[in-house]
Amino acid sequence: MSAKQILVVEDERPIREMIAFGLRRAGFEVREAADARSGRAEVANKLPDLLLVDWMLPDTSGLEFTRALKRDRETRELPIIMLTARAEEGDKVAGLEGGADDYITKPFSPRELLARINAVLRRAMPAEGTERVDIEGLVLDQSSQRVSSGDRTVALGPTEYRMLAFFMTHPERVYSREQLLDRVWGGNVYVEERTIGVHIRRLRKALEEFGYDRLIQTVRGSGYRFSARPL
Amino acid sequence: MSAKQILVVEDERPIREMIAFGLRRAGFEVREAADARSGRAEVANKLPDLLLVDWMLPDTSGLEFTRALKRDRETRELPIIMLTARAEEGDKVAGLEGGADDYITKPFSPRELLARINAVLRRAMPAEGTERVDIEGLVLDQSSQRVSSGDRTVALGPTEYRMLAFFMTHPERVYSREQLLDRVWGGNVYVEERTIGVHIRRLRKALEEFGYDRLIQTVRGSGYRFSARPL
DNA sequence: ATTCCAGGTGACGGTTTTGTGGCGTGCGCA
DNA sequence: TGCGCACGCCACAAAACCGTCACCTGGAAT
Repeated sequence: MSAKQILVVEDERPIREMIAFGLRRAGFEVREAADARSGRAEVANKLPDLLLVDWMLPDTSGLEFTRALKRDRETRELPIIMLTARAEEGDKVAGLEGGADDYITKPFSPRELLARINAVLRRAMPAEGTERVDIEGLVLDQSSQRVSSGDRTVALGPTEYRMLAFFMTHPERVYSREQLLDRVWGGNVYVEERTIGVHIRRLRKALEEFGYDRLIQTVRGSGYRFSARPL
Repeated sequence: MSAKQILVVEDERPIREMIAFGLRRAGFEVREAADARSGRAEVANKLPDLLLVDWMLPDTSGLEFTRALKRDRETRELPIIMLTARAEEGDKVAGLEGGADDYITKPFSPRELLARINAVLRRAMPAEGTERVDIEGLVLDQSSQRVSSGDRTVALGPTEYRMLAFFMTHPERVYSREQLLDRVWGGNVYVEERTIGVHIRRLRKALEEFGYDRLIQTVRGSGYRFSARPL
C-alpha cells in the first residue's frame, strides 16, 4: 500500500509546517497550500487522499471551500477534516453540515490528529482489493461507484450506495445500527437509529428487481448482515 | 455476551449521574466514584471493562490517576476514556500521553460518548478464539451470529442463539438453570427458572431437523449439558 | 404397582423490534 | 425561482419473540 497523500490547507505557516512535519514522520506524503485558491489548484492538479482544511482562510472560509469540493462530483468523495480554533467552536455544526467528514479543534495533539485521519481514511478507503467485488453476480465497482447486475445498473442514492458498498466489502458479518451509522454515515452525525431501517428498506427495494434483496438479512435484536448464504 | 461494566470517575454529581443514566439506558452496567481514591478502590474491588475518568478530580488529576493505572500490570490493559472540559483543552496532549485510550470534551452528546466507548471496547476486545466453533459439524460463527450445519442455517431467535453460543463455547459441562440465567440472560433479570426449560425445548426443536438436538442433555436435578458424547 | 416430581409440551397474550408508506425539508440544478 | 431528488423522521402495521401457565410424561423411590 503506497503512502497516502494529504493536502494541508492552512494559512499560518508555523502551524502548517508543524502539522506537515508530524504527518510526514507518520509516513504520509504531504502537500501544503496557504489559501483556498492554491488549495483548489493543488486539488485540481492531483487528487490527494485526504484534505486538512483550516476553518479560517485568508481568501475564503473553510466552509465555503469544503462546500465547493463536496459539490463537485469529481471531489465529492474526497475526505475532509476541518481545523477549527476554540473560538470558532460554535460553527462546528456548520462545518459538518458543510460536508466535512470530521473536524478537530486547535490545539490538538499529533496523536489525536493521526487518530482522526486514520479513522476517516479507513472509512473512505476501500479496503485492499475491494475495488471490485462480485457477490453472486451482483457487482460493486468502487471506482465508478456503481453497482450492477449483468449489464443493468442498480439505481441507488448516495447513501444507499455507501451502505451497499460497505456491506459488500464486509459480508458475512452482523453490524449493529450504531456501527452502521458510524461506518456509513461517519462519526459525527446525529441520525436516529430508526432511520437505518428506512434505508435498509430502500436498499432492499432497489435490489428487489434484481432478486438480490435476500442478501440483506435482518438479525433481530442485533442489526443487519449481508450474506450470500440463505438465512 | 453479558453487559459490559463501566466505572465512571467524576466528582460533579449531576454530570456523573447523567452519564451513568445514559450508559445504563444503553445497556451497560455502571459503577460510580466521586474521586480518585474511591475510584482506585472500585477498580481494585472488581475490574470494570472500561473507565471513564474526569480530567479534574478533587484529590488528584485524572492524568495522575490514569498514569498510575497504566503503570500497574494488573490494570494496564484497562481501557480509559478521559473527560475534559473545554478550558482544559490545552492539556489534551498530556492526557493522551498519560495513556488514556481516548478523550472526549465536555459538553458531548450521548451518542458521541457511546460511539467512543464502543470503539474503545471493540479495540480492546480481541476474540478469545471462540470466534468460530465446530462441534460434530455444527458450526457456530459469532461474527456473523449464525449457527449452521453444512450450508444450511439453524433458525434461532436471539435468546436461543445466545444460549446455544454459550453452550457451544462451554461444552461438556453441566449448568444449573440459575447459572444459565446468569450467563445467557445476564445477571439482574427476573425470569422464572422454569422458563429455561421452555427455551431448551425451543432450542432442541430448532436443532432437531439437523439431528443435533441430542447434544443438549438433561441432567436430572442439576441442569443441562451440551456434549458431543452420547449418554 | 402406585405415587410423586422434575422436566417436557403446546398454547397464549403482551411486548418489543422491524417493516412500510407517507410527509416535509433542504439542496443542487435548470 | 421553481422542480425534483434524497434524506431523515414519524406513525402505524406486522412480525417475531418472550415469559408463563396448565397440563402431560416418564422414571425413580417406596
